[in-house]
Amino acid sequence: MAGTSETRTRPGRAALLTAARRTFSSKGYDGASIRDIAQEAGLSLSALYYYFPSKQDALLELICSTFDDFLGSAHAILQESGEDARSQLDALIRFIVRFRIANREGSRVLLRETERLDPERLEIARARQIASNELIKGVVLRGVEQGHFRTPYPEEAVRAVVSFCNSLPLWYREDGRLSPAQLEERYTHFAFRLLEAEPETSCRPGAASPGAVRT
Amino acid sequence: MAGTSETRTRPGRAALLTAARRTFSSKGYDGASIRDIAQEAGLSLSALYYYFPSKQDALLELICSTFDDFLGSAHAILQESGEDARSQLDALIRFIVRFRIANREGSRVLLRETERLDPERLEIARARQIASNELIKGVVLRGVEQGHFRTPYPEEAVRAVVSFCNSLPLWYREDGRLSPAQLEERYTHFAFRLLEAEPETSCRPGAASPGAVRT
Amino acid sequence: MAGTSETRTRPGRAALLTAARRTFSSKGYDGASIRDIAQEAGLSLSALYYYFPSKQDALLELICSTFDDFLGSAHAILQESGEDARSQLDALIRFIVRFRIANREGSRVLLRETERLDPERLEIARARQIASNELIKGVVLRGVEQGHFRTPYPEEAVRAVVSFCNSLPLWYREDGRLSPAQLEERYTHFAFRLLEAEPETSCRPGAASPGAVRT
Amino acid sequence: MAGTSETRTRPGRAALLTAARRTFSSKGYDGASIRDIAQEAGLSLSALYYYFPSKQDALLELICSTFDDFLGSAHAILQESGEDARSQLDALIRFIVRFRIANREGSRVLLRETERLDPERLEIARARQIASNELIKGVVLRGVEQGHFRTPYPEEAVRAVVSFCNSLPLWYREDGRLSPAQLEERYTHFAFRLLEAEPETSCRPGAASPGAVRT
DNA sequence: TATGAATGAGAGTTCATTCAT
DNA sequence: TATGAATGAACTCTCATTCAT
Repeated sequence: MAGTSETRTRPGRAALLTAARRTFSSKGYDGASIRDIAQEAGLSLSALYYYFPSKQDALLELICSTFDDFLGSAHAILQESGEDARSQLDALIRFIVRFRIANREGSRVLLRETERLDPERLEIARARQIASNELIKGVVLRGVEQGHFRTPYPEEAVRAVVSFCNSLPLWYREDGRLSPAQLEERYTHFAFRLLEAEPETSCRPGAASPGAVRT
Repeated sequence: MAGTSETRTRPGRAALLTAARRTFSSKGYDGASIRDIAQEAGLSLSALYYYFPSKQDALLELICSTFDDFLGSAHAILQESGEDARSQLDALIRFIVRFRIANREGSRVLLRETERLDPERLEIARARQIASNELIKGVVLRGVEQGHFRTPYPEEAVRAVVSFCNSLPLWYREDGRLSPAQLEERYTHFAFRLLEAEPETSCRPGAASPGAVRT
Repeated sequence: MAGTSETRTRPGRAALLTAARRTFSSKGYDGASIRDIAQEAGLSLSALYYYFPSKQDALLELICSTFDDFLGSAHAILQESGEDARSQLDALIRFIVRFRIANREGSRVLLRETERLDPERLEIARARQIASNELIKGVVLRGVEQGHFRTPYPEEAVRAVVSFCNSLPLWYREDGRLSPAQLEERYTHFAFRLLEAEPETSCRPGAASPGAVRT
Repeated sequence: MAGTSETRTRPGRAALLTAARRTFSSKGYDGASIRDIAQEAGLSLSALYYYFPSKQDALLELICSTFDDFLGSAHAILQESGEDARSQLDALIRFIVRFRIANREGSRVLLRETERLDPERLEIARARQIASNELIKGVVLRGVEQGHFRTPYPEEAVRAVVSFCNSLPLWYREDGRLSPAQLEERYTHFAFRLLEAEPETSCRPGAASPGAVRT
């Protein structure tokens, strides 16, 4: 949703964001120069300053828009997946896996370069980071309350689950051994095991939802 | 014991390595300037170039020595922990947790800045990275063969376990809620759950070994 | 006329080249810093890097453009000076003297700093150096074949003649005892003596052509 | 003479001078670093400062000792070669050719790097440079007075002769086409032609003096 | 007679950024 | 909607030099 009209009306801006995403992702924020980005976008050096006040602002925009895409879709998915924390977790993990794979570069930037924001901008991004974490934490804690997840360490378990999901953009390759759908399968499996979901109903009944990533 | 004699005989070099570790860890390789490092070490800018041919070489030394410390201790620990893959995994996870906590900054550099090495140096570090990954993979796969770990996805499970262990240096704080010993406990617990260790003997019988980190 | 449009359209670049010429000429390539050059040009340090990829490239440009000016004019002059090797040599020596005096700084750079070019760039400059040497060698050898120059050592004689012509930029001063026209006279005289031009017609009939240097 | 006892008693100093000569000759004074020289000499960086107060002083020593070798031998040769300016010139040119070939590197440094000396030291070297120039100028002017050299431009002719002799170290190679003895022959020939020595006795009667260079 | 350790100054180069057009 | 020209600050790295040993 985000950026649609913008993409149509301001192709330069979109090209720069895409270029910044790719460049920050591969070289890191500090290792990527404005020149690198402009060249990747096929624009001039000064073009970036027409669309963004500064390099920091480009990074902030990138991070926030990625967070917003993530949060928007995640909320929608949770609302569609019923009351049971197990089905919610199932849907959520599957979405995270899809998102981290489809938005690999954006996720890398978000996960590794957020701390390069200056304090003022960091605060803005941090709010979304927290919202994002609370989302999954909420689901798990509800599942624990409901008695569906029996792990004795819910807080740390959440962190562990999030950790292995977030490691996806660091190693995933399109030409790899496993398809996104297979990875969805495995990562939900791992999450349920780690949270010690109750055996009989632990595995979500339905099949994998290999649908396109919601963005 | 690595670096003992060096620390005594070449204090400048050791100070620089410590400063580089701290600075690379907090600012990233590209965000850390030689001046930052020298200042942190209390030496002049040029001192770094007396001991290291280049910034890249300082990074490589840092990464390799951290890998070597890790690998050296990990091998020793595996040899001391019997034949059973379960006790080996228990010892290994506990060691990794201790190591990632005790060598938080070195681990951050190793985990996040290795890819900043130029191709030639990257190859040198990559060899250790592979050795390190094979170590834990070996234990898990043996456990699967022995029938102790029943996960249907051993390869990906290893990655997941490694991922959540490696996330420790990203958030751990000395003034945090949990002690290293408690974290050892939780992370081994998670690992065994995720690998679906057989129930009756799954949890290692003995208590946590809160001993100092072996390095 | 080289550089006219460039001079008009890119005054910064022209100012930098002039400054580089003067600075390399007086301090040598290695003794001249980028800061020296920029200051001489009245521009900032970084301006040089807007117009030239590197200090080496500025040197290369300087050397090649001087060579090209020299070769362009020299060819034109040879074509205007008839078939007789004696009149050709006369015109050529007179031109060289004028050129070395008028382009004193460029010539100093070309003659003394070419060997500071890195191998790759050296090759580019060397091609022009060879062309330049072949030009005068051709005239002399033709004169020897025609029987006009009777030196028993034509090859070395060429080198000697070129040597004393090229020494001009090392000592010539505008406030010196001799005018460029007088120097033309003497150096052609020397060249004809050294090559042992046949007596009766040895001295070129016409008067010295004190015209401006062709460039 | 020079350096004999010194060479025996202070091998480090001699090694450094040789290394400095070679390095300054190939890279130029400003292009040669103290490290380059020390490495070439197989000594440590600081060794140079044990023997020489500074890089400038090493250059001065090199230039002066080369000048002194040259002047000492040249004076001796002039005294042995009779009263006739022609035989004196013959002997002198032959010596210069031999010296420039045998002391190729020292000559290159002397001829091209003297101007890198700071004002104070430049004065010291300049005195020898002038003495050196006066030497050959004296011979030529005497020859002109005696009526043996009939060039109408004695002053400039001297410069021309010196120029082509001094160009020797710039191109001479041991594996070249011509032997030192042959070059002696040609360069004296050129000098006599250029100075317009009287025909009948112009060529020095005796054979070439193939003796080793006097140093 | 030499060297290892260290440094301040300065090298070439790149940086993010500005501004007139 | 963009860009070419330019810059000050900072970068990595090398320099000549010093000094305790």
